[in-house]
Amino acid sequence: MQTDPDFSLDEVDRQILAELQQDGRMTNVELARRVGLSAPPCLRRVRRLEEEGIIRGYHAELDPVALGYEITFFALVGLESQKEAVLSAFEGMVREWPEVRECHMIRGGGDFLLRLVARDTAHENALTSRLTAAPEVARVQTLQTIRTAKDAAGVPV
Amino acid sequence: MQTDPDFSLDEVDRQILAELQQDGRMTNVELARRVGLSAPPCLRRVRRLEEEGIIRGYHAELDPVALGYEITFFALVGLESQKEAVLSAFEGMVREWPEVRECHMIRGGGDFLLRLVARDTAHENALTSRLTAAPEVARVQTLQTIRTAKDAAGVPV
DNA sequence: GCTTGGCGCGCAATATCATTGCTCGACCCC
DNA sequence: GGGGTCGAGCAATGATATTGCGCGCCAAGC
Repeated sequence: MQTDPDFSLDEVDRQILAELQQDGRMTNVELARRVGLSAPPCLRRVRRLEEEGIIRGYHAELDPVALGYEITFFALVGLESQKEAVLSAFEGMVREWPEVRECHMIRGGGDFLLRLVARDTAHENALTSRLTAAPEVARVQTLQTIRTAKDAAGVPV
Repeated sequence: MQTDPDFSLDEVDRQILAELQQDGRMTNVELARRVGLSAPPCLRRVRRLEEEGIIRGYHAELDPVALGYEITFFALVGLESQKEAVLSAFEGMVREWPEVRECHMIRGGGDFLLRLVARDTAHENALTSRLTAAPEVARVQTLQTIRTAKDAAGVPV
């Protein structure tokens, strides 16, 4: 039961998670040094955390601007129906759009919060239009990000 | 000029970025194999991408539920003022709250979109109350996440 | 109280990987 | 053509990951 709230995570495990959340490419030797263990048991703990699904993966964090994405914005999308088929169809559609990075259903259905990236304002407008024009979409409210004060990945450990 | 849109990123660089965004702990040997290079030039490219800030870091992705955070939600917060001092004060405050994982200013000031985590609904309510009670906060609208159809980190490569 | 297991650590050995210096070929500008 | 630059590959070295094994610690049973 990998989603069992903690209970089996001791202090060392939490420290390992905190370190790897902060720097996922740290060598096992360095990680072991920081948590006060020798390398082998440290690696075994990391493997266990991976196998239990507590560590889901490792990702490089890239600079969006360097890759040509100047704009990050959010969109609140309201659908005309709360029928499951409609909701799934919408989710399936945005799943295929590479510019849509996150799609969360909110308030019990019929509404979605999306996070998107765009190369420029023209691209952003095009994406908004595409959303508005999509079947069953009733409302689109875009939330342009002006500045980001905090962007911590993951969860506090 | 690390934020210069691409131009200096060739096809191999992009492939490296895509692979590392997907699996940030891949060994350099494996990465080199996938992009069709030998290990040394591959490593040199990765180092260059790191030094130029195109790769900002590496992070483990953790299961929030396993760490005791059952709930992820968003909050739209409106302030009573758009004065820079007020905006900064609000940002400084939420920066200190571990449960606030992201804080984006939207629509030119006075409004913020936050992403938060909470252990349970009681915790969530407490956080919402704390937000509402904070100085200069005029409105708080919470957007409860019912289900997440897509949660891709980073940007398309 | 001693024995018996289970559990998790550290040690040591080996395979794998990261990292450096060097050489070579391709391309460009003269 | 003749430097010059750039980036790749090779080879050698140092670090790291990974495995097997033995030991000590704690807890349950006799």
